[in-house]
Amino acid sequence: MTAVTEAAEPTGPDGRVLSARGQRTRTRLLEAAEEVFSDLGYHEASIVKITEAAGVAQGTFYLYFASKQDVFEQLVVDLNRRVRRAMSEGAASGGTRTERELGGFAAFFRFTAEHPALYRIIRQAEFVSPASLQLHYDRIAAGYVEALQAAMESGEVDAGDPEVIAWMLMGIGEIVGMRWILWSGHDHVPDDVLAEMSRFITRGLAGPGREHE
Amino acid sequence: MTAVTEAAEPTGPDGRVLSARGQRTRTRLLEAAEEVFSDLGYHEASIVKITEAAGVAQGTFYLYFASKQDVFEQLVVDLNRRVRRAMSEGAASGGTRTERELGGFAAFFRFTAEHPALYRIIRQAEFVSPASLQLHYDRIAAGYVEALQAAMESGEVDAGDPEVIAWMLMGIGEIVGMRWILWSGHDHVPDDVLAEMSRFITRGLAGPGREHE
Amino acid sequence: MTAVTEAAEPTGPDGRVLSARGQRTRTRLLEAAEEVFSDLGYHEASIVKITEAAGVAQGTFYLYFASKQDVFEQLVVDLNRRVRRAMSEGAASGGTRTERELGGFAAFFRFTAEHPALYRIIRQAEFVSPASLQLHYDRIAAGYVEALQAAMESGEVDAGDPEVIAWMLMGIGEIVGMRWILWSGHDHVPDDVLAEMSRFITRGLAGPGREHE
Amino acid sequence: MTAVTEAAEPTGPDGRVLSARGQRTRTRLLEAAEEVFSDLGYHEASIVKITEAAGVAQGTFYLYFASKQDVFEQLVVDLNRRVRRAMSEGAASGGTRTERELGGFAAFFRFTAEHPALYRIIRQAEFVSPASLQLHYDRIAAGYVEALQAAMESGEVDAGDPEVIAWMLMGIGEIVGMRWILWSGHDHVPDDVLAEMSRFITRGLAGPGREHE
DNA sequence: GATGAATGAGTGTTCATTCAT
DNA sequence: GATGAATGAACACTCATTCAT
Repeated sequence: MTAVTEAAEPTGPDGRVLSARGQRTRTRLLEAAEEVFSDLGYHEASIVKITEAAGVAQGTFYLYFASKQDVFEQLVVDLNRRVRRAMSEGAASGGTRTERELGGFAAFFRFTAEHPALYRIIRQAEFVSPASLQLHYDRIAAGYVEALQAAMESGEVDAGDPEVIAWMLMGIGEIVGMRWILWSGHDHVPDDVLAEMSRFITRGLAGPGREHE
Repeated sequence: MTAVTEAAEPTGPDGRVLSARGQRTRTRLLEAAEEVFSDLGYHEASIVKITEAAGVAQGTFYLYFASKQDVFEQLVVDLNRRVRRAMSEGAASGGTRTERELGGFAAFFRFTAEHPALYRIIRQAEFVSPASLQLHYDRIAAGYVEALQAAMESGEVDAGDPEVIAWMLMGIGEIVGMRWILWSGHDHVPDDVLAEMSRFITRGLAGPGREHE
Repeated sequence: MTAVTEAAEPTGPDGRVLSARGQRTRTRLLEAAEEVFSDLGYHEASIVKITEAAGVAQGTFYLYFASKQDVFEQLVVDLNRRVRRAMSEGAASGGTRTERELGGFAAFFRFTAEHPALYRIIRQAEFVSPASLQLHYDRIAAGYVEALQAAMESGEVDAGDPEVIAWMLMGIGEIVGMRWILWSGHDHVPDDVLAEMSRFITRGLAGPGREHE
Repeated sequence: MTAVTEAAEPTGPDGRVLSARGQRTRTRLLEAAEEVFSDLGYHEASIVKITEAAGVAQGTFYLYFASKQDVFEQLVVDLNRRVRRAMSEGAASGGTRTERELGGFAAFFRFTAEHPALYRIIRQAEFVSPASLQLHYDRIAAGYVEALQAAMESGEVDAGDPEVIAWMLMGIGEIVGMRWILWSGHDHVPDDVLAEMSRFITRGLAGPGREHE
């Protein structure tokens, strides 16, 4: 997982560093935004709804975010950081490659179940903030790439273009999370689906002891 | 690929069958909607922009569609039907399983390049019309399932849950199309990416002549 | 009751006399208009709804009426003629003044129950067609005035300004019809209410055998 | 005349109590609405016209009223409260029953001349807000009923159904106000009309020193 | 730091009316 | 005589954003 450095000191839209009280208000707003965006989508969400959910006045919003699009982007960055942390922690616990692989997916699915906002918000980003959309996928892909390169070097995985494989794995995770978590309303992907995924991916990546062209 | 038959006779929102002139106007509006939605997204698109693009008056729109959401849904159905037809035609030409598989993907990517609206519109459907969103994916998945079942019966593909595999293939197609067509602005996926995809999927599905657990 | 002569030959908006078929269509439209205006009020009513109720196409409407306001006015004239005929017939049957008086009111209430459109439409006329509104009341008042003058001459009713008395009687009829027919949904005014009305009016008009200032 | 107590604290549509500034704006809007509704009627009136007349922006309207219908209803309540206060004050000054009676009517006619909106708005209420319409009449009738009951107990007026009599008096007031104030454009009902009204009502109610059945 | 009243451009939708067929 | 597709002006209402307090 790459160590992308993100703004450590949260600031207001004018760049001023926030007081302790200010940080609390900002966090309340960001949490409210996650909830409202997740429930209603970007366009149905309104600043009033967000500020009401956060328990502050309308004007207060603009003390912390430059615009509606600005919260959206900060939220994407925030969710992206958290999902990547969850995935790398999930993967870290495993011993064999397969265990790590499954650990990462499982963590991703867990995060999806707990933060449906991730999906729901990202899908809107296409028109709201294309840059955020790409950044989000690029960063997750980078995590896969890094892991794949290590696995290829150690021979656990057959050589190949890690970039392409990374995106395919991400595509699989995305659609399975959508189909078996978001749509079904469950908080985890059924075991047999996970098993099928695992079998497909393991074969696809091949590795030691296998003969292939 | 299943031949799902949909409403042959296009009607107005009141259910009345359209005259020849009416059909022409409806088509102009639908094409304009595809363009405008694709360029601006659902929310930035407006009825005025659509009717201007179609060269008709605002009121005319409501002779053919009950609401903005209605065109959206009809458009999703329309694009869905066309992409499935393209995919099944692309697959039909192939001889071996691999050829058919690649043919289907290639057709999908070609359609994506020609109709970016498909992606851009579908991603908005989450909040605009969740039902349309599911319908779209379900129908495409159904096509994969059908093909997979046939391949499993003939032994070309190892037994497994065709539903899960179908969705994984769809996820791969989706994300590769997004990454290597929409974002790159190219009209086709580079050959080496296709090759990597093919290798990964072929192995993942396994089949005759392979030894596996 | 004065014999106000109204257009005998119904014509189209261009003044052309109607064929037999045309007359039938016009009548269907007028009846549809009465129903729709009565149910929805002038503004909620639309030409489409009227033509649908009449079973003709939209354009046909303008073959018989110059505008929406035009049907409205023709309808007021029509209802006014009918209610006055009903009232004078109701009054004609009575022998004594009181009987005739009650007969007229009873007929008015009956008409109200059968044609709620009368009330509902008239009340909208204030802004739609003030002239129609005045015409309606003036014509009904004229009927009362005529009857009162005759009764004054014969000594059945004390002398007084028949114009003022006519309007008061009309006001009583109006509000009682509204309160005890329209609002209650009954098809007749309860007997005790009628009795109280009768007592009040009889005294108010006074007449032979009474001493007054 | 009953002292019906209504909401003392004016609130916005969300129920929040208004600041001093807010109250001023609300009043400006309500006055503008009275004027515009009165001039143009409910349907021809538009929010733009009202806000322009009030000198505020369109959006401001919705800070104080939930909808066009909402202002309408609040205006009816407001006018109703004011006309009843005027009537009870007009009646309070009189000594004998007849004086009080005439005082009440005179006050009603004065209010009518000053606030034509009362009539013009109420007549539209039939379809805009039937509940407001009934409330308006019911409350005024209640005032008459109370006065009549007192007069009956003291023997000034013959026993009878006060409800029915109240509505008849209201009907008389309504139509006379319409005919001799609104339509004539005068600011008062001519004395001879008032005298005729008085004579008719006095007899109708009868009372001491009269012989009747 | 926080408030919330005010703004005004912008949207989806309706509907009386016209006119080529 | 009848049709119904097309028009386009008009309207109620929303909401991101500003700013005086």
